[in-house]
Amino acid sequence: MKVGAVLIDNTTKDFDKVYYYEVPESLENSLVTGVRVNVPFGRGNSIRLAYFLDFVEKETNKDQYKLKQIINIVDSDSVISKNQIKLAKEIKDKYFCTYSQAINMMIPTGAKIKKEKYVLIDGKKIKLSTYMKNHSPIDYSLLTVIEEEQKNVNSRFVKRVKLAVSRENAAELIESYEFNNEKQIRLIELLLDYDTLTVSDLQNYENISSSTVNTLSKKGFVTVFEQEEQRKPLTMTDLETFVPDQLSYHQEQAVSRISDAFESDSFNRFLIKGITGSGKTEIYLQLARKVIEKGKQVIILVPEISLTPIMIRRFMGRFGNEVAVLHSRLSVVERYEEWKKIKDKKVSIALGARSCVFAPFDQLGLIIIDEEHETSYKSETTPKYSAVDVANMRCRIDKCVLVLGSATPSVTTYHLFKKEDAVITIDERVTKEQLPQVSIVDMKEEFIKNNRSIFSEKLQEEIRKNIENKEQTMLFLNRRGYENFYLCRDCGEVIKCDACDVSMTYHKNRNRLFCHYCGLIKHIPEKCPSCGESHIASFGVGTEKVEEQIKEIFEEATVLRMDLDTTGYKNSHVAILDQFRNENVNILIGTQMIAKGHDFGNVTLVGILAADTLTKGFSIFSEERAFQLITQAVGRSGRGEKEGRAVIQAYDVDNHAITFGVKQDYYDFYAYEMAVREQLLYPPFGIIGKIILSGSYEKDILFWMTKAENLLKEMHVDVSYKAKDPVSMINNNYRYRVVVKGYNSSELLKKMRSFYNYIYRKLPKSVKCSIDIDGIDMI
DNA sequence: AGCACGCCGACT
DNA sequence: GTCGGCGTGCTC
Repeated sequence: MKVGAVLIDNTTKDFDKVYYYEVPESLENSLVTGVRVNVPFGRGNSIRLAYFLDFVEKETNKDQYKLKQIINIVDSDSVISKNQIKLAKEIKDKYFCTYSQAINMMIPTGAKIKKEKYVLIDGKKIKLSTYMKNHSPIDYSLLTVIEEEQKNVNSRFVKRVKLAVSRENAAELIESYEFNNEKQIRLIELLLDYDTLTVSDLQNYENISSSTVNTLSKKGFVTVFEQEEQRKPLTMTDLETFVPDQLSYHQEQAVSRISDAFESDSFNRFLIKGITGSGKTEIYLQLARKVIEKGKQVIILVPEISLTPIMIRRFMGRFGNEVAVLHSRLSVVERYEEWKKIKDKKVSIALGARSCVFAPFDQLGLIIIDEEHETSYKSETTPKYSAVDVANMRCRIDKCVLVLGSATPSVTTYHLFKKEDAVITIDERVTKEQLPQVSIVDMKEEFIKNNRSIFSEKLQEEIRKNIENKEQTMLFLNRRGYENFYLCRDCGEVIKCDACDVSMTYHKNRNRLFCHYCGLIKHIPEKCPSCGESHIASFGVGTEKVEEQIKEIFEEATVLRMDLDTTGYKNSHVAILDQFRNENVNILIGTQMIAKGHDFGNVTLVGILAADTLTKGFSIFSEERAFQLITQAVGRSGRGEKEGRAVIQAYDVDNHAITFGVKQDYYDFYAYEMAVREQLLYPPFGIIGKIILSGSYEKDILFWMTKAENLLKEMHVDVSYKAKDPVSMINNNYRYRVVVKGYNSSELLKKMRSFYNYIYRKLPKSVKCSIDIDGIDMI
């Protein structure tokens, strides 16, 4: 019998390697790389799903094992290609995950249909698992295994929750009832706001598990029901023209240089460093067209789809039903359908966020990553991959072209591409627009002038001008809520979350304190929990307070606010933005999410409040991000006919991210940042790795921190930093980090792998270890 | 994750 | 002697 190599699905690290099985002759002809099979595994011969890799020569298995046999084949066609398996291997090696975790990124949940396996004995169906328990050595070749879908995973039904009591009762309930579970209160509050929510949204966005929902359902306060998922077809009504724009000279140059690289059918990469308004999108569109004409396919990544409607509109407008769109709000079924369209070559373009980099095209010609510097390309969950990095791996494997685009490329990327002479610079806007006039206000001086308001005199004056001229203003503050500190004036105690090491934020519209990490909600204490005095006051500024004060100062103005609290689940980003645009609302206040990629012709003033909150982050990349955000936010101003202005308010006005941001000077910022990083051996001069130990017993973690540190030192790894995480507790889990660095990325990775392999086996259940390779590194 | 093996104490 | 507690190690 022939022998085949497989990877077991859903394994822990221990079995994350190639296993060999005999292939019964009956299956031989239908086995191809990438189909899933069932195999008996372990002492109990439990049936496990596995990915078939390839046939191997028998000699490779002359060893002691007597091989077991593959039971049956699950798929009629392969679910992953050879190149995808190669990619999975690279991801596993770099991001410290298992094969199956990497492979599962490439297959949508909809394709992972749970099936129950039966054997036919005398025409009767017996569950395979039961049969195997009673007949220990089994000759699988004599069995007929059939599969039946267990549940209707393919159904379009989703679980939703709604209130089971009247709104008045619910409101009373959270005020008066001896409710002490904050999650339950939060759920009721959310339902008061949104009427109905899906159970999975609650889990994903609010950390409210289905058990909370069930508890409230048992108590009779909420009802869980199933509802058919509504299709949300993209309306083709306001799509842009199908006609390609006339290219500017610089655009033309970019397109022709990159498309030359298509001819070689080999790995090539480019960075388009183009300021906002330089027409990068049109370049992408024309490149995509050329690739499709060659019979190949294109992937386009955008930071977040709900925030980049322009890109979808233009691609759908130009290519229509050639495009599959993958975004985070798709249901399981919709995601599966899009995946299937790509797999079956019904489309040639896949447009989507981070995970779209795994779109299963097998003749890939081009991957485009717009706004390549965006942090949303980095995954927060295992595998903690960077989509930019994965795209790079993939283009190398698939021998195709990678195009990154950004007005403010990450310092590492810019350095890397410059070294390769692969940067295409476009520093002119396509239209006649001028870059906005930017001024900076030192808030220390405002304080001396006895201006205690959030807004400087300058900003107030400019806003007033805009209201008079019927032009629009965007105010940007990187902090939601009303006030972000609740503090006792007698003893200085700050009210913190019970489960996390962060101060709680006061939300005025709910009159509660919120933890922005775990979602815990508290009532406002009347007395200080520490000293018992009642002189508690709140400090700090959030978007909610900005909105309130703006309404006070400019009574006549129309104001909208856009942040996590106002967008929530209703996909209301688009609604708020449309309202801002169409009704010519005077002022839009918001967090990060208003700074990105929107194009409002009538916005002529952008105000950045508290720019200091951007620069004082936890990361070595804080300043880089601050610069990018300031540049981006400022770029929202003056996109139309009229000239734009921007006002930046800060205390630390000498910070280089702010001073270069004001000048809109990428190159000076880059030079400065590079000098700093060279000193500190930060990327691109070195590679940084972050090891996080977390768990609920602090002592255990401290013990293992020391062990880890010693081990790393024995391995001659440069431990640059060892401390509590900036947020040292989240959800009652203590978090400590060890930061390591090295000159040579492959060497450091190798050491980190053996460190992980060693410590993984020894760690007690109470301590979790996660490794994060930070900084995009594509060497 | 399971499951079996094996070494030790408690109990008929 | 025998039953079963769980610590350890293996899974093609």
